Amino acid sequence: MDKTYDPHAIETRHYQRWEKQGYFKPQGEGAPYSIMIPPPNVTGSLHMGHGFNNAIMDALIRFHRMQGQPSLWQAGTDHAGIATQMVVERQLQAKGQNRKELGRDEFLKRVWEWKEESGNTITGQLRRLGSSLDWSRERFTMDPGFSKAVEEVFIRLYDEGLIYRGNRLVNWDCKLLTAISDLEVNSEEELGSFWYFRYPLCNGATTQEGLGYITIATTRPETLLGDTAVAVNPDDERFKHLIGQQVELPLCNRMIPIIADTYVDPAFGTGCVKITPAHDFNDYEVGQRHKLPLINILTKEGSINDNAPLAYQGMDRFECRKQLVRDMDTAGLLEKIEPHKLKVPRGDRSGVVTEPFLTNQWYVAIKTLAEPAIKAVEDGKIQFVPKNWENTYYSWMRDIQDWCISRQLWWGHRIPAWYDAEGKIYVAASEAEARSKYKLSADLQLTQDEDVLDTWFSSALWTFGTLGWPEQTQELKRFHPTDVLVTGFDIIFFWVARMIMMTLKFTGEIPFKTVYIHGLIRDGEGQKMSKSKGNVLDPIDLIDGIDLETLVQKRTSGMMQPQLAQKVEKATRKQFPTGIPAHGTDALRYTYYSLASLGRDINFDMGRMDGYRNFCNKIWNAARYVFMNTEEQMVTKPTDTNHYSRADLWIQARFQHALAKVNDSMAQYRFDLVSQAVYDFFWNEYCDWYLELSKPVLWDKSATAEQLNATRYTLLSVLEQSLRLAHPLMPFITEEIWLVAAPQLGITGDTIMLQPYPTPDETAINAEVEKEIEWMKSIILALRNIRGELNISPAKAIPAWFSKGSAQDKAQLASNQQFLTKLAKLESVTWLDDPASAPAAAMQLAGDMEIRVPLAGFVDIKAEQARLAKEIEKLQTDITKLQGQLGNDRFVANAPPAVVAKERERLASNQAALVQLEAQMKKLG
RNA sequence: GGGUGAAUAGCUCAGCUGGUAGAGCGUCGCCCUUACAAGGCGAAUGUCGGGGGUUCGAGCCCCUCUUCACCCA
Repeated sequence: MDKTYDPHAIETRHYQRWEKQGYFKPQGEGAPYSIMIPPPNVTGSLHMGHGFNNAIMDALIRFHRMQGQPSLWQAGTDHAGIATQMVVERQLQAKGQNRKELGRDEFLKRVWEWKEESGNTITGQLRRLGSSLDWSRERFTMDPGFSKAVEEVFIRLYDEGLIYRGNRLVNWDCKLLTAISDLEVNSEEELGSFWYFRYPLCNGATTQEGLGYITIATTRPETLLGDTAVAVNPDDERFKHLIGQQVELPLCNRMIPIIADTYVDPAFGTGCVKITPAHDFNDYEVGQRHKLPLINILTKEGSINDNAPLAYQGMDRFECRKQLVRDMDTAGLLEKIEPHKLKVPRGDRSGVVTEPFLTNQWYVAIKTLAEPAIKAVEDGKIQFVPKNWENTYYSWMRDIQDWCISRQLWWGHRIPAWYDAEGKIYVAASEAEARSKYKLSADLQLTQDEDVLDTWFSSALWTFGTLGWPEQTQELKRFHPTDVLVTGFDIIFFWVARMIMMTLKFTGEIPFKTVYIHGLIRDGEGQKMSKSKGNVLDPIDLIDGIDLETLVQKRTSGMMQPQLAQKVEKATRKQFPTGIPAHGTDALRYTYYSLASLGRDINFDMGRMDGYRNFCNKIWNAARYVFMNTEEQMVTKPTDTNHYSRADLWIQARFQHALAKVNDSMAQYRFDLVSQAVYDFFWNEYCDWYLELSKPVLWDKSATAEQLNATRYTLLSVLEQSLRLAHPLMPFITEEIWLVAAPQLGITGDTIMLQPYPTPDETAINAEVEKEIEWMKSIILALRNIRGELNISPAKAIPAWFSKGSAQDKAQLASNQQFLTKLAKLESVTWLDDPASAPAAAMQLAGDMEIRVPLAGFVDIKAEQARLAKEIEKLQTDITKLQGQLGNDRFVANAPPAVVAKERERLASNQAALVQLEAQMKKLG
């Protein structure tokens, strides 16, 4: 093995080999285990969220694969309708072209080309993460088979009346020129205005105050052009007498009625509300109730159309807003303007303000599908981890609205519907099928619907569509339902809920048994990572490292708001003065796991990643130490357990505890606890103690061949087991070392990833040995404390005197002498029957036993006095506290006897210790 | 307005059914001790957001307030 750990050198090599050998394919018999990857955008690139998400899935799949289960991790990508189309349109724009010019077929050709060109980026990046996805079965939401499933679902839902075409208000994106679903609209609070406009009353009507007008307040003045009524609350005494009267709609030369509707909140604004049924969801409802006309005043692009007065036609909606306010002001009808905070709806892709817009769209009647989906979770067939997300799911599902699934895009699954000249609808897989299905004459002219389906419509079929449905394939039988879905909370509605509904509907099965919901990956300060904040970390950069200039370049190029570039550059240079060093995939993954506690967002901490890179280095060097001591030797499993040292038995026992903790935490999806358990065991027990304890044995000239072999075997076999224990978390380093370790133990196999996961071994648990080694550690710790506090050089061997201990202490002292001598660097070990005879010394206690290091020639007495004083003070406060507690009768009466006894014991031992230390203090004084 | 989550060491986070507060990073000493200076050894560091309550005992349970984040209307 190389002397230094170089992650880059080993990672790509192993991954290629694994993939080439087909190790990622499900193999073996037994209970299958499966996970479907949340398909990333095919033309996208990997961000920290993907990194985290896939790290979790890879750990699960590797864990179960090693348990011997045929495990499928389905690979695939999503065509991501809007996102991808936008990218290609932007490319065209850069060349001065647009998609309309190109035409549909040519445009789609360009998108496919772009997909071919960039589609490998993200799959390549997933490979860099070590993701053991079955690439041989990779799917794409627009590949022919999957498209077949989409078609089938659409047709069946239509035939059942669960998909219908409706003319109603939708959220319209004026930039992308498509309808989008409620979920794709984000409403953020923004600072706007409340404009108060006067609408003159007709026919001489007046308000209670005798005014000839009423005042309405609006946040969207331009919609005035489409007003068809003014509404008041029927119980509002101020306006009761005006109901049924007319007002003149300013600037439009139209009369509109004053109507009564309980939708109006008398306490809000002026109590009079303008009603624009064609451009507001609430007004639409009011309009329906009162049979008001709908006047659409906007074009698809969001400018004013010919239904408005000539003066405004062709104006952009925001331009119109300004002009209209000016005109109202000129007309003396602008009463006042107030600043107002309001929620502004924006398209999540385009970022522009969406408009409620009256169009014909396709909808899924979702309520019927929702009911069984709710029940599946209620009945516990599907479980969310953590459980509280179930409430989020319920609250949305119980109030679910019909789903608008048509998009006015070109990139996506084209809707399998044809129209004749009269607009009659024929739904079938192809025009030919439509003709035969509906028995249409051959000369009837049919045209296909221009629209495509919402991307999420196809994603909803992911778990079964990838397995070959509608064919009843072997894979479908074997791997469906899947075991767990790993995803972020942000797509519970978009994806998780819809998958549950569609899968139940079409397979009669749940899509997955468990939904593991994780939080968002934020930066170290808890800020969302975003290009405009300039705090985005690229997982690949964390793996490979990146120099400062390249990082700055990357973060400041292509910004939406270039004026922020300077700020971003400054912050980047401050945070990473020397760039980001390479950490390797295993360290990155380990960081993800360590932060993966449930139910909260993850603040990605670079410091932790450094720590786990160091951990990898530690593993590497520990392995080197083991191999140095085993490579030239024949190591065999000892035939007699008596050949093992106490330390050998101890580490074997400790491994069992670590394994139990790992299995337990794994079952609860607590990857943070898994990583902690592995880290603690390997570093704090195996490296810090066991490797050191192996040295006195291996270096002991008088050790027998059997003893040497037993310790070498333990070094190797615990290392080998630890590698298997850690492999699901850190696939690369464990593979690299395992390939060296395994042959020495006579284990055959080309890869650790197909080896069995360690299984619990009751016989290795050994409470007696664990207690003894704990005892020994406490003595070493006491001696090291003296050494450290008194500044005795680590190079200096010191004599140690022991006294006042039990017979067992004395015996264990003798049997562990070689360990103590090495780890505490002792020059000699002496048992004093009469401690009073001891000369001035530093003293520590281990239980009752006194441990002394003579002061002469080592340190000044003052340092030892200070150290003692500190110890004594600590004991005294502890004793006072305990005395208070034990002096409380109610504590003694009510607390469990075991607790009381424990506290009594503590008090007694603290008191005894205090006496001993005070005596020592006096002696030094 | 409704809902969820969070507040623990300088920073990022653990803390299981209530029983002497932990880790990593950072900090301060001492060490290149033949696996590892990306290391070893030792040390310091917290009225567990505030206030009440229940209990023999509260970081944990109950009430209340404050701040932050997110979701929904």
